[in-house]
Amino acid sequence: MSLERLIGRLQAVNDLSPMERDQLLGLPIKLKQFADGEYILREGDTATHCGAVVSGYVFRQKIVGSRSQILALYVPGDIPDLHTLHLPRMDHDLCSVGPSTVAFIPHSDLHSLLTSSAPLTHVFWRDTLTDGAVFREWVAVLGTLSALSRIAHLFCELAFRLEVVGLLRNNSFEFPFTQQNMADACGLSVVHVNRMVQELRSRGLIEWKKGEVLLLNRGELETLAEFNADYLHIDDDTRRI
Amino acid sequence: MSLERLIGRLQAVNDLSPMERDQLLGLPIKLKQFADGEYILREGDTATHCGAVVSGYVFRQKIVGSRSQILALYVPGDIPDLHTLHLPRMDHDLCSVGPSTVAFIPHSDLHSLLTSSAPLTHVFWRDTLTDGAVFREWVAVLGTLSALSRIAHLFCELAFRLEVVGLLRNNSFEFPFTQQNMADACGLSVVHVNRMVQELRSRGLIEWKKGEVLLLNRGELETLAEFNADYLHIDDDTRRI
DNA sequence: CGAAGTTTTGACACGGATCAAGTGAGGTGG
DNA sequence: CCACCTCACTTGATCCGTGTCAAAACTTCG
Repeated sequence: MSLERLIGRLQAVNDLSPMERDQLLGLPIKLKQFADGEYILREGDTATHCGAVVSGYVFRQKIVGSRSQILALYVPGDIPDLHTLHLPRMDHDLCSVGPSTVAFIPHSDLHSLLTSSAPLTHVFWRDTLTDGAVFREWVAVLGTLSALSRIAHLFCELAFRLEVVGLLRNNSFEFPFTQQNMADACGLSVVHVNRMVQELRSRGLIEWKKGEVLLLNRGELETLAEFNADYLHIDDDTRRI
Repeated sequence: MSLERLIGRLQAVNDLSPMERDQLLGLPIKLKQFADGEYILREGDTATHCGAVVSGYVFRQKIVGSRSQILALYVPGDIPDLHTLHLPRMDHDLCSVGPSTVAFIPHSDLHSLLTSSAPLTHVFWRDTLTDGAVFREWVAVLGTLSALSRIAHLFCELAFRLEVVGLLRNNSFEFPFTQQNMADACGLSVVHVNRMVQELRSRGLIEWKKGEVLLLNRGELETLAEFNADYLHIDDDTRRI
């Protein structure tokens, strides 16, 4: 099923009832494939659907002056545009990295589901809140960390989030991003990203070839990145409101 | 009334019914004063109330290694810890700048109000979403802008948000922050903030003395800051779900 | 096989950090 | 009411992390 990663991830922190799971599975979805670099939504668009990532990676991007800044990365199970349910006008772009599949759900169906289910409303609200927590963490990363630590942090966060949805195998994961993408995410130049990635390699912390990253020493990498997964709110007590 | 700024701000984008306004005004609140630098919540705390800022300024702060990063600023009418309704464990600090007054509402009362009112649920959900949009903007600011532009951006955003709640008079507003605070917000050193503030002064863009800032040329300041208020989602069509 | 994009390397420039010291203003106590 | 203390602001000198520019090596794909 297309939404199984989404449901698994929501269930990891939310204690969904079988009925709620069925309600989610009953949502009408339209699957769509995107090619590398293809836009899912652009700044200024008014969204009428929300899209759950089924496979591949997706990122949010904002153009500031002549530069582009990647605001956040999304993995299967995420709904990168869930916020459009209440703020339909996009203030940034949503873009695919590598090929991806997205399951679109009309706002109207989501609205009626949420109107009928207060618990699911809280589940989705909570989901947008952890999304916000990730942005806060990224503000802290860009405001305080060195280039090397920023890049390490990106790897740590991605590994952690992929692990939650079962896409991390032996600390290794698919990574279709270019060094230019990483530069845009970390607020650095490509040249410097390249040197820092080499530094991580030579310290024996990562391997990265052909779109696949392997974290060789996650503990040390997390120390270097000042990474603490609390902000992802995965281990908070599973709650039922 | 303590919540009037909050209600005014919510109303500016949400079209509250008289009943909903009364429901908000009926919430039990406990006013509390905070002194300069006093903590409202600390990282690790589990919140049991949400606090609406009644007067003064408040900021979120995260300690990363030996540095402190200010994540966001809040003005009267904001509820900086609204997210604790669903993520009660704080992953950062909440702190007063200058003296402030906060109106605390127990989570339990908010939960029962929201359970009984789907429209108000959406109003508050939406509010946390624009909060998230501000973090995204700040990611873009830190990732792409020069020191001078970052500082300009901070002034622009603050002026805009204060205007919404009627606290901007002739482009002038109270500003109890130190240059160290600005350095923590912009990811810069105090020394450099000082030089950049002087640069803004000498360009005739701002005046700043005794806790009061005056924007002399908002248009030019916004150009310099690449500031575009769309991300604050104030002018989106007023909506009723 | 050629073309285009990505990664890598080197040389150099610059924005902003750091260190250190001095100035000024508000607050307190004698 | 003045002397002092503290904290914020200011200034100058120097250093370093990262950006910029340019070109080469490698990869991928048509």
